[in-house]
Amino acid sequence: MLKIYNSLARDKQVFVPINPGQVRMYVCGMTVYDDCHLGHARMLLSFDMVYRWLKSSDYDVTYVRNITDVEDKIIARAAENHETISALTQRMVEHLHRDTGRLLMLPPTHEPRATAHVPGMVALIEQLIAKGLAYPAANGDVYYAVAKFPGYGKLSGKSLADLRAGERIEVDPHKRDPLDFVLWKAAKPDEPSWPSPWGAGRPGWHIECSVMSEFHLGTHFDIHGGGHDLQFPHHENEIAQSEGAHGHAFVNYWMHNGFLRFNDEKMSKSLGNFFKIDDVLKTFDAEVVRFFILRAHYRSPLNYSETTLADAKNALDRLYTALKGVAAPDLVIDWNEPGALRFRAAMDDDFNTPEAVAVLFELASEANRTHSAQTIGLLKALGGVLGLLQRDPNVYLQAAPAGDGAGSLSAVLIEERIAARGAAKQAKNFAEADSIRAELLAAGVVLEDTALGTSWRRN
RNA sequence: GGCGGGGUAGCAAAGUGGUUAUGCAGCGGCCUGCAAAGCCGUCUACGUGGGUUCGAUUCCCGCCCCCGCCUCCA
Repeated sequence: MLKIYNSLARDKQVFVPINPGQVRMYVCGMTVYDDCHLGHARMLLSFDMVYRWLKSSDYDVTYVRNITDVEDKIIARAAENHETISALTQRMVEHLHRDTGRLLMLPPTHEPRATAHVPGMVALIEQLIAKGLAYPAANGDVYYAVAKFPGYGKLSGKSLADLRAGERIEVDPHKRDPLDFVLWKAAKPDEPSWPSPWGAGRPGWHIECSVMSEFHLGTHFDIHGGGHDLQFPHHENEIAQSEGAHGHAFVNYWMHNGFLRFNDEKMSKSLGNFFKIDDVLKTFDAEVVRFFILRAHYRSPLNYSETTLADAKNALDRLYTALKGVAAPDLVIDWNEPGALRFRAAMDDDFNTPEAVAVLFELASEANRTHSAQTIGLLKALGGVLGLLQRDPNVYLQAAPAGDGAGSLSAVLIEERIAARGAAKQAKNFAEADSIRAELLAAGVVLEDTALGTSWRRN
């Protein structure tokens, strides 16, 4: 029985899908004006993990993750780069797919782009105006009248009074209430625009998610996810738009992942303390990065550093080393088997991946003790549920260092040196054998003498 | 100021009213020509002051510290 921490209820709740056996899930994806950083990776990986677990739990899952391809920052960046908006967004979408692919994420069922749904947004705004929840202003903008929507603040636990007290922005004179947010922005020169009943313009940010989720999932669906920073105002505004327009519940379970931090601060563009996925992958194996993120709980803060990532690498090495002993049979997981049972209980408890990973380590210990093909098969299969441990162990352990691998010894050369060392050992010339081993170690290659001969891995 | 999330052993990170989390690192042993890997054993814990309780890291209250949202942000 799956329990999910629902931000709306501020509590773990038993997950009951609207339609039995079926889950409809929407996640706020990327605004494509720059490469993804590790904080984005955490969000993307968290919901990839959720998607995988729901599928493993035999749900028929429709997973929608949008792409925001029209927005202030995109316009500004394109101008800065002296390129067209579509050239910029197309390139960034390619980078997004490159990065998610490397991090072993499954593609979402649908990946709608905002620019393809503008007419739907115009239609939704018209509905909101008709219901008296939105109003066009003299400047050509259209605003949402926050005070007209009774439930405003229910997701983020804020009241209108609190929000007004915390007011930090200068009031736009076109807004009736300072808290009103923009649904439609009047066109400015040299900016992309679409026709609308209020004149040429472009959509505000929040409206796209209400429209794209409805397009693919309907007006009432199961799970909506995103980074914690989207809880307010973005998700609050989505609720106001969708529930305001349709008059019924929008989303049953709201999920928010915790931040990735660097030096105990949120990693973000505005703070400038971010590491791009592409750059991190020049130093660390992508599966190590995936494992690093999955071994923390998705809602907890997670600190990134060279040390914590290196730690994750050593830990993943142990798992793959356990897999190396015996060929893992491909097996169908028997969820009544004790290890699988514990794994499932952990995942069903609000996706407790640290606990699930602990089960993996216990299986690894058991496999090291017993060399049971069954245990090794289970370890690999459960790892697969998290998108881990699917490579051939030797391919993982002997992989050239992440990045271009420049300066690393080739496998052929390593094998030659191992043969030379073997000959020296035969001749009881241990000084020579040890010197070859030391030479390889200095090049990042560790030798392991086993009953079956000498094997090697990179450290 | 309002709202929310945290402070767990050297580091990372789960969890629990009483019984080993887990990983990395350390120490001792086994194995090994010596190592590595593995196995066995082992040392460091629950921010702080009270309260409830037979018993609290785990529940309640106060305090300290950190982080986030309240403005674009995953």
